[in-house]
Amino acid sequence: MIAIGDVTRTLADEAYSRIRDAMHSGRLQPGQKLRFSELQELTDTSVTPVREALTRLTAEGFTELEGHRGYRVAPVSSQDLWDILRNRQRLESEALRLSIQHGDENWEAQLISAHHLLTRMDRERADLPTAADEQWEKRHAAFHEALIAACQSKVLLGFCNQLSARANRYRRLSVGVDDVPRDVRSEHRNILEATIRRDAETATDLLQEHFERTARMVDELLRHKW
Amino acid sequence: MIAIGDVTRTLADEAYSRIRDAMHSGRLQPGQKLRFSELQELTDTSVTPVREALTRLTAEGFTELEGHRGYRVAPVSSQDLWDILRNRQRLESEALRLSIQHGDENWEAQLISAHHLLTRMDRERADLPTAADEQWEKRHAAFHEALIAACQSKVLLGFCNQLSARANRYRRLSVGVDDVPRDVRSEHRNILEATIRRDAETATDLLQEHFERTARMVDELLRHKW
DNA sequence: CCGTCAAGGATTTTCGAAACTATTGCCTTC
DNA sequence: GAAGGCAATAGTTTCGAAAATCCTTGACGG
Repeated sequence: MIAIGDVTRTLADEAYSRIRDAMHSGRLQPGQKLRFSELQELTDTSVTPVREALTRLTAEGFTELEGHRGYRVAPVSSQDLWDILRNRQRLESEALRLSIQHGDENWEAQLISAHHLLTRMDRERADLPTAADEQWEKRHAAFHEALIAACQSKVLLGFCNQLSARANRYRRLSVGVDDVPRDVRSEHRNILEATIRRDAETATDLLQEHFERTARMVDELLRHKW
Repeated sequence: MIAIGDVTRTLADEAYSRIRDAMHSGRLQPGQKLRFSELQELTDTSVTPVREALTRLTAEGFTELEGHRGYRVAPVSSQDLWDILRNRQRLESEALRLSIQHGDENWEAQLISAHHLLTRMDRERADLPTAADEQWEKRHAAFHEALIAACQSKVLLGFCNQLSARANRYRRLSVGVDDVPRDVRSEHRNILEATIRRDAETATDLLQEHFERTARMVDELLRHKW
């Protein structure tokens, strides 16, 4: 049987993705109470898949649970944002350092490829509808994943994934608020170049700065909105 | 529904604890396939609580899931052990450093208290039945938690908790194999003393060494048994 | 003899209703 | 008018069985 890439998704997986997307897109607001009846409608499933999705989301910090009192979307706060950011800086820096140390040419090639795809979208991004933005998000995530992909630590990768997901949620809450027009493109390019020439010090510094700028931008909005 | 104090535990919580304990105690072996029928019997509940428990356990790395093919206890390996260990060293060292930096007298007091309770059990431990060992495990965990309790980072604490749980699983698989009779008591005392006198460098070094020795011991067994 | 395919059994996944808990609003009592 | 208890309601949690999926077995054809 040739079953490569033929992954069977359960309804629970589907529900998980949909609820997660609804939170990222703002359809479900931070702090909002989540009723099973609504989520069943949103995900077009029954109570069991919704419950499994919420259990997973809670374990990852996207929702909160109070026994017998139901779930709610995890609230946002400046404090939480910076807590996530600092740890992300710590862990992804370490992961990048390890990647630079262990990565082979194959890794380099993958990384350059991911970066190329990202730059291709950067050009068009500004005036495209949100549907294309979705695509940019994917490629952006892929690039950051590719940076640390060679770190050789499953555990570390898992933590980094979780943190970037939570950080991305914050970032997407502040879409459209570009007070400080950054040159994100060159930030990405500089990180890439330092990484390729195996300059771990510079690369990790740039990465941390990259994260910090985003966080400052999001924090700005957060203080106005909440 | 089981009510303890004013905290209401759901059957799913109960199932989670029971399955987790069964894995730690060796009742459920690494790699073993988990059938819902067995777990329903073990936890004395129905399919829904078992499913929720497994979802949580999977998110925490204790079990694994293959869509439509069921769950199994996460296998153990030397590689996984060291992956967990290295990250635990990284994260708990950082957390301890932050704790030493931010902790007040109240934290110190709590820490000393937790250590005292631990030493009280150390004396008797050797010749006590496994029931009392359970108590020692609790106090041991409490001491390590108290060390980093003042680190001011919810995210970091969460990661540390997860890693120590996974590390403890490994350690408990090798109970009874004390080839290298360590003086764990003095290791704990030295860590405590360095921490109290706010000597972060020494404290983190000792902590890392403490973890590493345990890992070496476990690894020894692992290579013989699996 | 080897590989492919289908049927049957075993197991997971999903559903809808029942059981249970928390909250709300009303009524009584002080 | 306020406080406390009681009933009704809204919501979560749990159950047991139906549906869907995977795995095994054995027959068939090349």
